[in-house]
Amino acid sequence: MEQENIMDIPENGLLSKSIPEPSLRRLPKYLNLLIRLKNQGREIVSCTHISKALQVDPTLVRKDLSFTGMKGKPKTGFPITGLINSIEVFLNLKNIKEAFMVGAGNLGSALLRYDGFARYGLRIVAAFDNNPDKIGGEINGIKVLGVDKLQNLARRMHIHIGIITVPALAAQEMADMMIESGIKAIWNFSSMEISVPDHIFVINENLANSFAVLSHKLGQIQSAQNE
Amino acid sequence: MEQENIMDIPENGLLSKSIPEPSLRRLPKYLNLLIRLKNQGREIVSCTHISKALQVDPTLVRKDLSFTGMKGKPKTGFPITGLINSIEVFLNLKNIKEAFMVGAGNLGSALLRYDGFARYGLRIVAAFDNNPDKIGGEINGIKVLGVDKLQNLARRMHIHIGIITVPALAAQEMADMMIESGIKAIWNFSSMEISVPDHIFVINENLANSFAVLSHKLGQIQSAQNE
DNA sequence: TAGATTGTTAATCGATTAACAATC
DNA sequence: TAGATTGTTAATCGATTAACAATC
Repeated sequence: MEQENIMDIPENGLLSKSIPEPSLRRLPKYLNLLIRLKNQGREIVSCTHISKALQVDPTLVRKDLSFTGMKGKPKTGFPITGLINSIEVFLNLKNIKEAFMVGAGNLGSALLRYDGFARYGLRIVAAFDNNPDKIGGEINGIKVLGVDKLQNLARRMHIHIGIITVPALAAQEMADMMIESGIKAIWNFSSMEISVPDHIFVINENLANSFAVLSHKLGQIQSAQNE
Repeated sequence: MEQENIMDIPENGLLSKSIPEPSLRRLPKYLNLLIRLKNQGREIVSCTHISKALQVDPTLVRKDLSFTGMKGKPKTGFPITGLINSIEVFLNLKNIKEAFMVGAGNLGSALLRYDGFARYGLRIVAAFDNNPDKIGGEINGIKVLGVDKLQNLARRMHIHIGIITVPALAAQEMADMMIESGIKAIWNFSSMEISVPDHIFVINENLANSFAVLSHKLGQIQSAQNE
């Protein structure tokens, strides 16, 4: 029956080999470029073209794009509209994804006011804070509620994304609350790395840590110049 | 004379093998943990301990820490204060680094109001914007000036870091201006990847792209649950 | 001392790059 | 057709992990 390779013929998404992290991170960059090319009126693009524009090896571009399931035509390349569509589908950008944000301070309010995430299907439907001055208010049309309301509402509204912009000491507690209420993915902007069970996905977007990398590189550049 | 391996005996920082990017990115995480341990009154830490706390292989922790030049003692481990110091020195966090920010919108103002970066030596000394309502004002004690003032001031004040929070279409132009005025490292929060000469260091902190990764993972989780 | 820990060297793993046949 | 491009397979490169001697 030649069934020994059954793992190679996945029947569902879980068994299929998932995309490497670096490839996944490049896909939005391709998407940005493709949207610009489309706006310029272009209809076809080759991996060579993408490769030159983004400084990514052309073979790597081909491999990355193949994860989205899109096939190109030898000699011509890829149709831009089709490629945009398959990247958007692959990245799950075409579905509306409702999210709760906890923490309506500086960074939280800035993110609430930024409308660019809508393009990627993110809809922040409520914010939560402990500050009585903020509770009951609105930021960019989004209501700010007491943190005590979070769990009940998250369950009832089937919210799956949590965004954390609270101070470091509160971050883990907020994450735990969110997970208990059915949240499956957390975008954590606090300076505390949160720990979560295996089935929860977290991005720790620690801006200060990111700056530390820049700081080191700047130091390198400057000490090189003092030689 | 056995001089064939001269490249292995670097006389300055440029020739010495530089730290791999992944290691560099882990160092601030170690630093955060070490500061917490110090505040708890601990004085010594082993790589095993760090490894367990942060889920990083202990050998990798040792290799990462060795880049900072710190030596541990077999059986005991590393002195926490000394380790904090060498990471801070290695990451160039102990020097004050003055920066200019261009774009005083939502995200820009939020970053201006966040005081946590001071811990890492970042001092944003001025912000620049084209909006007449903002020019002349202050955010968190930081003056907002017209963009036309940027180049002259950056040169005179020897500013080396530029932070970009302007809309996508203006990002490249702002980067070019900054580089022309002697800025050496750019922290770019706009949604447009900027291109710069080799000797300039850039971090493209594209939050929407980061969200796209979360979006994809959430899609994976959800389709797995619908099996 | 015995045992925990460091630091180094070798093996493994995974991502990137190179080579090349297939295609239009 | 000839040539540009795709998509696959093999080779390379670099980071992580495993093994282990040295140390206190």
